[in-house]
Amino acid sequence: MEQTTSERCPEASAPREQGSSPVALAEDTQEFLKALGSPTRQRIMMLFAQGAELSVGEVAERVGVSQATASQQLTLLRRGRVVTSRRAGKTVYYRADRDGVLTALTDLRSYLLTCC
Amino acid sequence: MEQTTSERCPEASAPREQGSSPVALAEDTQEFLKALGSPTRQRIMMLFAQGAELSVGEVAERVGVSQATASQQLTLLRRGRVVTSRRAGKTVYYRADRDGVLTALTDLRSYLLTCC
DNA sequence: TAGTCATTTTGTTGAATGACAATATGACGG
DNA sequence: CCGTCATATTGTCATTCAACAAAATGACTA
Repeated sequence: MEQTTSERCPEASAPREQGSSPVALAEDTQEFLKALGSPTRQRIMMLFAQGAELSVGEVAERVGVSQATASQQLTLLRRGRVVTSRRAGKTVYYRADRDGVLTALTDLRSYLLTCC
Repeated sequence: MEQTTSERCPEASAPREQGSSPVALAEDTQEFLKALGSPTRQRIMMLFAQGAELSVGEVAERVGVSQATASQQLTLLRRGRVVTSRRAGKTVYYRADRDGVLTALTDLRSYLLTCC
């Protein structure tokens, strides 16, 4: 005897077909999610609201971490295409990466919508 | 002398104003990002494409982890409102959480768009 | 009630991460 | 060149995380 009490959904037992809908998130999008998955990096991102542009030192000071830590976390955010950097003399300015974020959001959205 | 070679953006030196635009992500959205920030959990989410509904054991088998691990990771995904669970007899079925995901996406989007 | 099945919880271990201090790199000004 | 300033890199330590096996919970059946 099998499955007497519980009914499964029609589509239940898995997606065998995997040609049309996204079977995986883009590599970049995975990095994007990892980048934003950390509380500290989320806090850093808050600083970049409204297009603000900040140096590494400013980020370190406002978030309350060492300069080295800020530099590292900003590198991770840049790897996830959440921020971009620009060098001006000795200092490096970071800001939100409009294109990277939009691309990731679009990919994420298109994937998640096929789930639901 | 100060800042001879490098020009800052007008909005640069920080967002002093913080009344209108989101100054932080919703708690739930932070959990959402953390939930999707792990490669293993991303792989798990792939299983739920097209509204598929899977038991813990099935997830464990398909992703190739122990049943206990699957249960734990699914708990984290549920905490991030990425999936919901439903009990049917002894087995627990998981599926993508349409509302949770849409809510998180909307919040994330609205925040990120004020950045850029 | 006893037994079984699926899931959850609990310890435990190795790997990854986050933070710091210290050092190295790179870009200016003298 | 040499010193200085801002950032990046390296090494180290504490914490967190992912994964497993084993034990506990909960639900159904005989």
